[in-house]
Amino acid sequence: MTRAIEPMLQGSRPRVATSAGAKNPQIATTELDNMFNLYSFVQQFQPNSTIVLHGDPASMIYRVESGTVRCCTIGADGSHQIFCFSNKADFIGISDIEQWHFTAEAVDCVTLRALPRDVVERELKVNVQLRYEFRLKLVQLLQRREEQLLTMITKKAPERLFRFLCDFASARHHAHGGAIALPMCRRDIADHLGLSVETVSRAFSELKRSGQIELITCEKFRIPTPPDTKSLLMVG
Amino acid sequence: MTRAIEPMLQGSRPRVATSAGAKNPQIATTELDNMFNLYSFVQQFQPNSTIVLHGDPASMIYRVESGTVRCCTIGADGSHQIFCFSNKADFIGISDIEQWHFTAEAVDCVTLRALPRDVVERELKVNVQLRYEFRLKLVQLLQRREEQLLTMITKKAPERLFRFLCDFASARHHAHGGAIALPMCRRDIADHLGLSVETVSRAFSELKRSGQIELITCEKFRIPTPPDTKSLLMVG
DNA sequence: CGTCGGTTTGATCCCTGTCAAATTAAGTGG
DNA sequence: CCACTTAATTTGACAGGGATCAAACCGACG
Repeated sequence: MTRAIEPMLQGSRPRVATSAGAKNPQIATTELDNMFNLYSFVQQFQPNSTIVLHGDPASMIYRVESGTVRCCTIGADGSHQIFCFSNKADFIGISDIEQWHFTAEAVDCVTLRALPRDVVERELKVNVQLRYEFRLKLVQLLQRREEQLLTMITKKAPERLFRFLCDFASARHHAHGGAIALPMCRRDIADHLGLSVETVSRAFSELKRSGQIELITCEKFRIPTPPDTKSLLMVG
Repeated sequence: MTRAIEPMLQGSRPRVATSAGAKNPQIATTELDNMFNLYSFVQQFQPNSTIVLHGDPASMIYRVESGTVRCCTIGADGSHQIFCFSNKADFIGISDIEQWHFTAEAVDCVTLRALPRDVVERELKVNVQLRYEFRLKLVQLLQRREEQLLTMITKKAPERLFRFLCDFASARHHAHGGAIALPMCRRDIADHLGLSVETVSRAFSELKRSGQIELITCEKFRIPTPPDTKSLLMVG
């Protein structure tokens, strides 16, 4: 199959559509997205199934179509450290060469599109735009980790959780005010934020108590639109 | 000056020496090192002087020749978060495009070699090997941050410090047993490990007490060779 | 309706941050 | 060379946040 799509790539190399940048203008994901749209195949994963395993040959690059994936390393004692949750439109495998440097597991029912890595690698050799996208994504990934490092050190549990919830909401393209369902359990959130389950739960309670979030059920929350100066003026 | 060295690059593109891999065999830094050896110029920095400033145009790539550099972000309140200390042979600027995404400051007297970025960028367009080196370094940088994230969360102060000291020792190419001088102050170490100065100091005392390190002076330490099975057998 | 896993809440302990003081180191000027 | 100043490091006391252990609560499911 790799062989089948390779010659097609040579000719096409679309430089036209810069469509994806609607809500994230500075990121042009066109080339890689185009390759996925044209040459990838669909794969389904059940909740908690393993998608890629740390150390295995990284023969594919994935794009999340639906569902949520947790990317983590698993310690010798079985403890998880979740670096990120990947949602719709996120790529998995940008940061790996030859081998997977982490494990990816399905949080809920996950649909992925898979693109053979050697196809991407071959295209990288001839496509300047794709190379730039790759590099940009890698750099952004690094900067994200550095931000995480910073919040881990400086912020307390409730704020860490609040930021995570806001990030997750915006990753799901939810405006403030809409109810959002969390696909992952408290344990996953704890492993992502570097906390214990109990502390995560307490942080939820704290955020609820202080009115920063509303908890409809244990896995559905809402971030109430903060009353800004304008709406306050309109009320008064 | 950029203009002056550009045509030279076109012709040369040395692919010969794979010399640098003596103690780090899997990393071939040949291409980038060659560019530095051939086309960079030397710059000196006094202790605590700013080398690059977060947000400024990243017009250079640097290689540390001597001294130690701290790479950090500085919060609005003036707090530093030091992501890494760069020592001899380390590069600065691999992870940046257009702008610096961090601030770099000289810890002690620092000698750098500077290479104009546009020269590197131009060479990247035509040099496959250099591209691979860049990508590999970026990926390794990312993996290092993820390791840091993990130790920050799971390890307590004394072990964090111990790992840092071991890493620093090996970065300085010191075998176990030799005395090593720390160029940076306690404040810097604290900002790197996400601790307070006092806790760092206590961690030093703790490591000294437990015999994991020897403190000759406050800035000179030694990691005693742990008695392995062999030497134990020889004694007994 | 009972079981089981996930979530919440409670009680306690330990690590680390903070404030404060003591000690050491490094200059500086006489 | 010594007295004095000043910064850096170390140590002490205390309080707060989070981990841990334990129990209660809740929801899904057979």
